[in-house]
Amino acid sequence: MLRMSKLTDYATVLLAHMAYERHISSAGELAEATQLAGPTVSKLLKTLARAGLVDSVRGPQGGYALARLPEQISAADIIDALEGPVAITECSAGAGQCELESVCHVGSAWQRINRGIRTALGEVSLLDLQDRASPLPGLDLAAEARGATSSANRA
Amino acid sequence: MLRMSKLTDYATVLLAHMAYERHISSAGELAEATQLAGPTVSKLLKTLARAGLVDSVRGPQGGYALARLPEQISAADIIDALEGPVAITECSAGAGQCELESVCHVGSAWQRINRGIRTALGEVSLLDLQDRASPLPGLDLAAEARGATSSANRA
DNA sequence: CTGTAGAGGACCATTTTAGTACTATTTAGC
DNA sequence: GCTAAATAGTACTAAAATGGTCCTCTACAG
Repeated sequence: MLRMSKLTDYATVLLAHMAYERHISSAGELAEATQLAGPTVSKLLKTLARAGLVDSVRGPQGGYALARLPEQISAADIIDALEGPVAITECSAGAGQCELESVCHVGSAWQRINRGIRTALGEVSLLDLQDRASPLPGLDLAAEARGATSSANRA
Repeated sequence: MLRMSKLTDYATVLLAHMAYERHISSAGELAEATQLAGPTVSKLLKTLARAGLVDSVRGPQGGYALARLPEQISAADIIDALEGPVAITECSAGAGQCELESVCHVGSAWQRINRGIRTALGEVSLLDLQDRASPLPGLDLAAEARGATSSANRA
């Protein structure tokens, strides 16, 4: 578990396809190409357009195309567009929203883990996702999560 | 989003408390101490016991205690116990479960990201979660996610 | 034996997610 | 202008996951 929603997954498939075919395509064409249900594709593209990840053109010959170069769209962008900011726990979305704060010994660890994951996802571009041959860049979760100091007291 | 369930969050609170109080406590006492609802605490502890993260003793004076030292219980263990294996996409749980594989250009990237996150969570122990002063160890998501080679083609 | 405490399910209510449908708006082409 | 192709926006429904509760059974200390 700890998973993102199916729609987010579909969105990556869509975007990866759009990165592959560089030209503008209608929602219908994209649905056809990706084998996803038409209405779902429409809905996703509208959301992605609102988030600024794709540009839309209305009217006949209209359709959608990536708003930026594939390498400038990150996995974090996609997740943000569809699910809002990454937050593995409710607390980790921000401070002070947790009524258990006084008794809870968990503290800020999740928040740091969260930031780390988020940073890692920010490092992965659509280009990395799209091209199955490309070796992922070094997801440097470490840097952000490390936060303060530390290195190893691990077993 | 991309979040773990509330129950998992509660479980960390519980376990962190158990790591703090080293002695055996009944479900009721733990509920009291953590301000979580009694039945929910019971359910969680049962699940955790089944997963082997806590030991249980029945009968009067019974209760629960950590089965291992706090530093030997990882965030990944906790998530695994409550939600099953981490898998941010359905595909990433394993290969061949995706009927879109032929048309999907996304390939294995998510799987590698997933492994990275999982490894990172495996590096964080209950001790790190419990002690709010402790600086997290370096979550080396990089190593696993990098997988093959690569280092930087990032902007 | 009796009471306390966990084990294991079954169950229900709520929320979230996925998917669909409908109406309005824009615009190319005739 | 008119028409048709396409997106924009929103509302709605169905299904699934989640969170939470309850009930019965078993183990064991006193």
